[in-house]
Amino acid sequence: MPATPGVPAATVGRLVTYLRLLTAMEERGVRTTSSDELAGRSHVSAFQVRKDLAYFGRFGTRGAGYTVATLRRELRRILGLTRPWNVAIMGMGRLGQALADYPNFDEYDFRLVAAFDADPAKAGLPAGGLFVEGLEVLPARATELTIDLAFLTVPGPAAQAAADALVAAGIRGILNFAPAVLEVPPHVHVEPVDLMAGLKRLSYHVVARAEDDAA
Amino acid sequence: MPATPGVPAATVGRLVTYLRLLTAMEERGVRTTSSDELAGRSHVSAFQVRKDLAYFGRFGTRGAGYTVATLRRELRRILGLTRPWNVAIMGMGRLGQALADYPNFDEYDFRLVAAFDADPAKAGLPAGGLFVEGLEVLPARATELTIDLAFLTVPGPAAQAAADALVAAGIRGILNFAPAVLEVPPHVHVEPVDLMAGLKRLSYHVVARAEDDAA
DNA sequence: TATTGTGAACCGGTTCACAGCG
DNA sequence: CGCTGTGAACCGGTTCACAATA
Repeated sequence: MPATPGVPAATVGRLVTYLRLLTAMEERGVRTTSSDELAGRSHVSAFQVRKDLAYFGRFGTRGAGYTVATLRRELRRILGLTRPWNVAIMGMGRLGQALADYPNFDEYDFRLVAAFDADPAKAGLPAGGLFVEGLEVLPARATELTIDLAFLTVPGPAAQAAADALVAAGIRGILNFAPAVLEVPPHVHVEPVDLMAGLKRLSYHVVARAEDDAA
Repeated sequence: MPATPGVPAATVGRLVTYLRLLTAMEERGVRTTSSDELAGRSHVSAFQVRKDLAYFGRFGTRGAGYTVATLRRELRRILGLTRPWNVAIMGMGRLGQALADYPNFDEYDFRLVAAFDADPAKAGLPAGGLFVEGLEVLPARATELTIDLAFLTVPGPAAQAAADALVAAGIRGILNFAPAVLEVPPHVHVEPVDLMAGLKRLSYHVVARAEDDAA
């Protein structure tokens, strides 16, 4: 079993893209593909595709390319998507509610198993087939349900305290929607998904390109 | 006026973080700060902070640090956040609806000015103070309202066609929530914000760390 | 003295050329 | 012959040491 040391974070992001393409190909009944085709649809070079895959093994046939079903299965395994993941939502504001109702979690066995909010007034409210629970039951529920991951959807100023509670409860990965840089121990991974930050990066790039055009 | 050539994308992302910290400091009444303090709160090195800023000019005082208000103003200018941005939502499913109701757009003058959906049945429905409109009026409304940016919140298979329509209507930046790599002309910038992709990256990293711990 | 600003060294990820192999 | 797999070159971003200066 490869220990996969030193894989660039950018490679992991591209693997997710390749997997999406392979899934679409399989649905369309496509049997085989090539680094060239994956590259074209991902907007990267074929070198890059092959190098990304080479971090984890050899999955193709020289002269022939890749079998869609095989490569897809391997990428699922590499990305950890062959096992179920129990996910909780922390913070049931608008965004938390929207995520609770999001229909696509069951894709690859992500299971929404709990929803928490610090506000006692929200306890008991329905949320995507579940009921909102108070923070005080998080530790017990995390153990009972074996919660693996959490969506952090609390306001920025509350984010660090909420993250601390999740870490104390044994969560190992946080998808962070809050506008904050979280402090977590090394065994916990944080993946930022910051809407307003994305909007501000967009603002910069649009202005920069307009200036390029002018020049 | 600096043409700001060759600024790394990662730098732009960090500038957004610095700006957020400076805004919080200003609200707390803090007058001055240092590259060291910004670095600590952003989880980067002080070298990195100074290098990031150096792409755009010299904003500090040697021996004393940075004036919070001044640096904040400069970062807003650099990021293009001193002018208003007119934003439209394309795709009024659950996510589009949630975004329309999102309360924080007015921060830095992002103005939600229109909401579109390809489904005629959705036309006229309320959406965050607006009413959903059909795709056929997009070109006219884009000109009339001078729409700058768009949130793309349609299903993956519909994303490219929707992006094409936005580009044809003159939009210059797309915040892409759809699981798809978009094909756009060079004067249009796409910033991906892919929820499920973030979740899959998280899956990989959590598995990888568990293996590290085992080893 | 304290902290910024920056040219140079360093390093890691991307690119490449080509070897390996169906 | 075609396409994958990979060691080596390259390049861009990060790190660093130190010069500049309030």
